[in-house]
Amino acid sequence: MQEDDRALLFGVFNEIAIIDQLGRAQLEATLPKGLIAAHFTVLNHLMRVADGRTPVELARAFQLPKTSVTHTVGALAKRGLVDVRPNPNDRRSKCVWLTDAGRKLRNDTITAMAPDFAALVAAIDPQKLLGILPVLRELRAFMDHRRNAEPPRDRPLDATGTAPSG
Amino acid sequence: MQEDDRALLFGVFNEIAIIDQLGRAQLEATLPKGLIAAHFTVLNHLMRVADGRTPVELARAFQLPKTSVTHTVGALAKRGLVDVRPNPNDRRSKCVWLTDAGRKLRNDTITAMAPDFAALVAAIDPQKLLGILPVLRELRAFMDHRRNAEPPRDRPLDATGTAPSG
DNA sequence: ACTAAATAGTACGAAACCGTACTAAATACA
DNA sequence: TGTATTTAGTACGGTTTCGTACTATTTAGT
Repeated sequence: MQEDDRALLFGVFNEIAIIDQLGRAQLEATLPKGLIAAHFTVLNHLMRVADGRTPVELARAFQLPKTSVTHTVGALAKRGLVDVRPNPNDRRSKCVWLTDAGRKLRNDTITAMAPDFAALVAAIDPQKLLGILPVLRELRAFMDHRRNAEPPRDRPLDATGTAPSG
Repeated sequence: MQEDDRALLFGVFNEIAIIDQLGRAQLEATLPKGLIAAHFTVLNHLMRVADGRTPVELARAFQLPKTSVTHTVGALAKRGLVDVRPNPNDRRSKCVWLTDAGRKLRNDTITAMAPDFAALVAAIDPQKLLGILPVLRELRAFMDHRRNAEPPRDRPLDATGTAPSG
């Protein structure tokens, strides 16, 4: 483990943090007032993957505490962008379904961002982006896996600290 | 602008968002209780770049609203990790200086993360990371530049919406 | 079947984050 | 020099985020 590697990793994480920041800002600039990236992320996931996910599934997908997801889903429900219904297979649980309004909002947002995307693709060769994607996936997979295979340290997947035990 | 490109961009931003999430979680797991990534980021920046930055310079560096930085710096000051002193060149302004405790905390944190870093470098060829870094920089630079060159939309650099005017 | 452990979700409170509105100081420019 | 604009920072309030603690249900182990 060289000093160089350390600088490299800091560099990578630093760029990633700022890109995330800028991407979120840009997304939120196109969302209707009152909605933020967290809300869109849920709508988008429900559409890309599938309707009817449970809040815990969402929390796992985004690596967020389930209390945060509850809050976000609640906000979406209050705006009529999703429906939260009981899970027929598990009476503890619920399922989150998109409404027509939710689907429309997601699609409209993507449409509205098209020029941004086009500008980006015009400025940066998509081949380059395509090239980094596998490395990003590998990096994500490693960190994700390591998180689940780690020692005692508190782990925020389940906020109660119950998770590690088994 | 192809459908494929859209999926590609979504993929890239999605991975970036989750890597950021996981990286933050890992960093916070090694920080002393009560300190979060935002705090460390400031300490690290002051040490990597230079002491004596003003809050606004920090806000620009991290692409965050200045009110957020005020809050973060205030917390660091209360813990004695930085000193906030008047800016001799500008009586509106202040400068943020590291204390010995602040420097020590930053260094200790990096030391504590060394095994994590080593594991990452062992699992993922550093050459790959080195390879994506320029693309990440390019992506960041593009988004950053575009943000500053953009139309009317509210821009969260200065939260007052004063910024665009000139 | 019965008990213990794990899991899904919520309530609650604290901290972070950020937009608006303000004050004070510096800068632009006429 | 004098006035208008820009800039640095703060006060304040609302929302997000998240850790802790709790209830209800399911799953595992005997």
